[in-house]
Amino acid sequence: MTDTKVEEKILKAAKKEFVAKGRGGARMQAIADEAGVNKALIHYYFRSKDQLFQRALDSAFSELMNLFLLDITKTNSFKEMLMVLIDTHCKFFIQKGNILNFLLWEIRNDHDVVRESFRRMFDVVGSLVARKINEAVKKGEIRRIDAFEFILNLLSLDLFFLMSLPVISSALEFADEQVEILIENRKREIFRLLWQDIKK
Amino acid sequence: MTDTKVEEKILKAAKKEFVAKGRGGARMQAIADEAGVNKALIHYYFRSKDQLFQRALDSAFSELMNLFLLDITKTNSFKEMLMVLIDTHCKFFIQKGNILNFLLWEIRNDHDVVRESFRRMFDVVGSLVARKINEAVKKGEIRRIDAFEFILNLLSLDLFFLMSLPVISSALEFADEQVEILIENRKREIFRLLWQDIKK
DNA sequence: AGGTGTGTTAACCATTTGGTTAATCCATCT
DNA sequence: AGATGGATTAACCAAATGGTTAACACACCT
Repeated sequence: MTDTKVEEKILKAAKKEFVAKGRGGARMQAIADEAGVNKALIHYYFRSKDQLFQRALDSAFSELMNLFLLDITKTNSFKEMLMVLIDTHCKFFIQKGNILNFLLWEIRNDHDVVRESFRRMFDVVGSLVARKINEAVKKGEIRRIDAFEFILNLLSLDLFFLMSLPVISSALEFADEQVEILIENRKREIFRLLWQDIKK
Repeated sequence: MTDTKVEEKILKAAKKEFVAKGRGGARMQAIADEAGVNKALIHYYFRSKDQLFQRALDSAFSELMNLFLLDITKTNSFKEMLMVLIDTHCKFFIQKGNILNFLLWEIRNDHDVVRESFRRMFDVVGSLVARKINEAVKKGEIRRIDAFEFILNLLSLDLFFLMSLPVISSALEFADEQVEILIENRKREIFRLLWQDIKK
């Protein structure tokens, strides 16, 4: 861990700081401290805050992309795939904190930066799910549905909940165990809603 | 418009700047310029950036609250209410831009600030919708459902879509008219999904 | 007219912050 | 051993930025 390449250590620290504080709120000094290096070293490797941010953004975006591209080809049925997807999304975002809030917040102004990546992700995920849908339709497992709307339904239900989870559990003053129950219930409800809609 | 109270003008400008740039990215000078007053005047009315931010946050939060508390008692059926809700949410967020992104982003760290307001909102909206649900169940219009999960389903589907709309339409390079079609389709799909789930 | 107090401004200040520089460390090569 | 060059650091710099101050404008009161 400690002998990882310095550049990586900095990038990791940067991601943490940027996700926590945002582009404007992040401090180069804080990143240096977190990485355990001198501030000048950051500029040695990444020239400027802007470029470091760009790299951090790209990296965060890649993580998200990998999540959505996770190997769902292994699953045997559409039903199983749906369950796995919901479960994976939850696990990922509970662990990765508000990376999604961060992306949605920072991209909102100049989405130009990630437009291409985003588009490619949309294409890949879209066609992958579309294929899965077609297979399931042919097998008579589900009714014919629109891939785009389905993905949007799934992501909306999954991600919005996870994004607002900190706020919800804080407002309702839930203890940790209650939060876990909340999540489990929510996962079941999301699956139920989506599945009963498409199953044949 | 131009003869509105200076304090209001500043607050309005502040909200605009904060929502656009975030707490850290917002500049007092930019707020002053937008409001057409001297920077010192901001401090005269609001003491510090922190207090101004607090006021702006409160105000933004109130707007949101009013949206969710909008008079749905007028609607005659649960079905109609659902349609009105979806429609209103869309109209609001398309107009108000990324106020939701802003809130979800800024609150994420210290939700203490708005915890109480949030809780009250949850209570009020929750009980209001719960009553509506009970009525509709008694009338045999819908099946018995859990108010909390239902609200979460509705808000997830509505709000996540609207939050990511700029990114989506940018990534897919949609023209304005295509975006409108997208929204209309989405509204119909959200209503369909929710309604077919609960109607009796 | 003269005083009074709120509203408003230009100029200024202190601090923060991204970024630079020149020196130093240290592994590798000859 | 000494040269070479990348990696690392302390000290420093300039610009940006939140905040203050002291003067000024101006309505209102007597």
